[in-house]
Amino acid sequence: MQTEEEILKIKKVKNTAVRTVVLRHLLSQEKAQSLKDIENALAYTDRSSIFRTLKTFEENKVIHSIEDGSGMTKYAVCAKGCNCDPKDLHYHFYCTNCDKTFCLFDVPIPKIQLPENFKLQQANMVVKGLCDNCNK
Amino acid sequence: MQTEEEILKIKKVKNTAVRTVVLRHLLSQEKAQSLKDIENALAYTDRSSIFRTLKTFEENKVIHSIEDGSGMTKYAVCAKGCNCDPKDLHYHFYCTNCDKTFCLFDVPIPKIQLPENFKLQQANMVVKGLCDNCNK
DNA sequence: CTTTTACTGCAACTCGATTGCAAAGATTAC
DNA sequence: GTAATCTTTGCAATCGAGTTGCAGTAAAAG
Ligand SMILES: [Mn+2]
Ligand SMILES: [Mn+2]
Ligand SMILES: [Zn+2]
Ligand SMILES: [Zn+2]
Repeated sequence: MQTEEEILKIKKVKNTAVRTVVLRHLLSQEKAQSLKDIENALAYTDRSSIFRTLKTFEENKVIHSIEDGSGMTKYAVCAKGCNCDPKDLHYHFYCTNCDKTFCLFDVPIPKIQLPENFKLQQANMVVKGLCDNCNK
Repeated sequence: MQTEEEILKIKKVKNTAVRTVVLRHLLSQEKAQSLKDIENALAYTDRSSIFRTLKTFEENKVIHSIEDGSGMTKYAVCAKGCNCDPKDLHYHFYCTNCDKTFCLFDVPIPKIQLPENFKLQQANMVVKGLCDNCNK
């Protein structure tokens, strides 16, 4: 696992106090985090600073965002080597019972055969159901 | 193509003036519509009435909703025979140039192999890129 | 016809997201 | 070094999609 400093250096994002704690928090969580999740976890950091940090991270492919239908955008750290292009696509799983959203890096995504002349750029693939913990 | 009245009858949703015009509008559009799209198209129908109509339609599987990441939930009429369960899953395509979102009923969705003990209930699969019209 | 239930329109409100602005901090120019 | 410049941060205000309470109207039941 890389440290926050290493990741920011690789992605050419200047390191600051806020950026470090936001990235550290994201790295420490197994489930994708909303702005509010982060705000609650980092009690003394302003929401708009976190918000702008997340935008910066997303632009520079430090993290990616997930629209899981809960009404709050979630964020997760990109896998090592991820460039956020179609080859890095993966499913996200949203548990309808415990509200956790996470990246399914290990489930292969089949090649999507788009109609003639369509161009694939990105995708937001959210699979919903019960996670192993809730399906008992 | 079925008429609004036929669809509502099959789905056991009582027909009203608002419901008819909302469903007629959805049927007339090739792209999925947001609440605002519908509000703009139906100048004399109140937003909250349209909103509640959409909720009723969704509960009764007349339509399904799509979170395409644009910030506004989009709605599209279900295909004939659709029960909105996993077997009726299909991709949605969001064109990043013209902002249209539509159902890709003809692109098969491969079986998703979830991790051990996960249960699939639903999914929101949005593929983003350029539509044939914009990819020139 | 009367009672009950469902639908509609309007206004108010919620809440996640976003922005303007000034202060603080970091970087570059001299 | 200091001054000028650019970037980041915190705070408050704002935006806008979504949602709700409520009273009036329409439809269904008795
Ligand atoms: Mn992910
Ligand atoms: Mn669809
Ligand atoms: Zn769960
Ligand atoms: Zn297009």
